[in-house]
Amino acid sequence: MRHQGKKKTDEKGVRDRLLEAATALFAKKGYASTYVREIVTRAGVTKPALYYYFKNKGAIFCAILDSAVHLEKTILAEVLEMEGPVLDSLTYLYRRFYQGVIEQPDLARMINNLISGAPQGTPTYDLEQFYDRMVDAIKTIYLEGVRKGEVKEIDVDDAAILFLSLLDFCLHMDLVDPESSDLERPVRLLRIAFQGLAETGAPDHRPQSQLERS
Amino acid sequence: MRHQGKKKTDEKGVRDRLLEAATALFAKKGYASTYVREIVTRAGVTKPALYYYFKNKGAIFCAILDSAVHLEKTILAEVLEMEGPVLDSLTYLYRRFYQGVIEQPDLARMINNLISGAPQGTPTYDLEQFYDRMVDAIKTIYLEGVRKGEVKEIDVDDAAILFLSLLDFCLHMDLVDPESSDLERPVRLLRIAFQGLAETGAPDHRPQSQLERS
DNA sequence: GTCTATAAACTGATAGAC
DNA sequence: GTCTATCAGTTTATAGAC
Repeated sequence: MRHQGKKKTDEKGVRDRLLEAATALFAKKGYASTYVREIVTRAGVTKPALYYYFKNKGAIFCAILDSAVHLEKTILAEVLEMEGPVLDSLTYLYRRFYQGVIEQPDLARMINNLISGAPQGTPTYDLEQFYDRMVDAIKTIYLEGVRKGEVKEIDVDDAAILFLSLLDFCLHMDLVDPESSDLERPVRLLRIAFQGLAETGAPDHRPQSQLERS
Repeated sequence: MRHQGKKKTDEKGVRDRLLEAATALFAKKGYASTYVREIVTRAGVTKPALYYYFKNKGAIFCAILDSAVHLEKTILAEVLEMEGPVLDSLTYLYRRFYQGVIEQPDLARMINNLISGAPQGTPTYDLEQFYDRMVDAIKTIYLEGVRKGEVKEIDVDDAAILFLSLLDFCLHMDLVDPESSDLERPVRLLRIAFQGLAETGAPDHRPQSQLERS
């Protein structure tokens, strides 16, 4: 039973307005603190309209997440098609996600809050898949780089977590404080991680102080 | 009006039991989805007992965060007193926070959820101070390392964000999945960031291909 | 200090008219 | 398809007995 796209006198569609309103409110206040009344008010409709398009509050929540899953899959497929150096692929991955955040900030904020925050009475939804897909994609990219001799052959899980932590934290910073947004920050950090922070290229100063150089 | 420590027949103190119960529930379900009834049930008391010790639900929330602020300040002061290489200080910082997470997992989870997640009807509380204090401490440590010629003189904000993102992400992973906890992961990632990922010690392959070496 | 009982307000969801 | 009106279930918080 699909109800959209078949009507005559619809400017934008009540269903889409409901999804937009719910996304913005879930992103801003969280699931539990967003009341159905607020959603319908923001969408400019009344309560039964929501229950006409969605079974309940949880269904609209899941519908939003489904669209996010679709978006992530699209971006990752796009990135994995790329050929070229690891640094280029990862840079493109960063930029592409930043673009998604700019285009749909509320959706990005909502996902970010859900992955990082506490489950607050939300319907059960496999959120870990967002993380898993990202890790898998990054691992694939990194392993290709190892094969081509571009990057060190370290534990690929460590490498993936390193990259993902940079992207995740930068995205989070942007969502918390969009004013001081810095789209190039993740790319800079990525380059720093590639080149290393230590002043010398020599083995690091081990905390355990095994005096290998004495 | 302090009510604790003056009574005779108290094993552990009702107030402390309430704080413990509230912390665990806020951490697990978030603020909005944790009901006063659940808190008092878990603490083994009744509702008016909570309202005797705390003005309202928000007051117990703030009391918990105040204790977290105190804990963070203690840890950071301890770390900043250290002398020695940057890598050692940062490693100690990581280990010290991990120790805090192990000793008070519920508190750690609650803070993490609050900083990362959506505000869900919580009382207004300056959460950014947690982040700011960490960044300041890391910047201090890094600048000292620059002065001593241990680390590269990159933008100190970038450096701080890099370190903080690693710690934050690892802590988050541990909180999400304590089973596969890996206490040495942040230390490994830290060392990787110091040494760099690129296979050669030479300048990286810039995507912009500014051929500086030609 | 801690309880029982209850007030007062708000929530998600629905019935039925149009 | 969209509205008005309303229900049943919960919530925070308090009054008053012990």
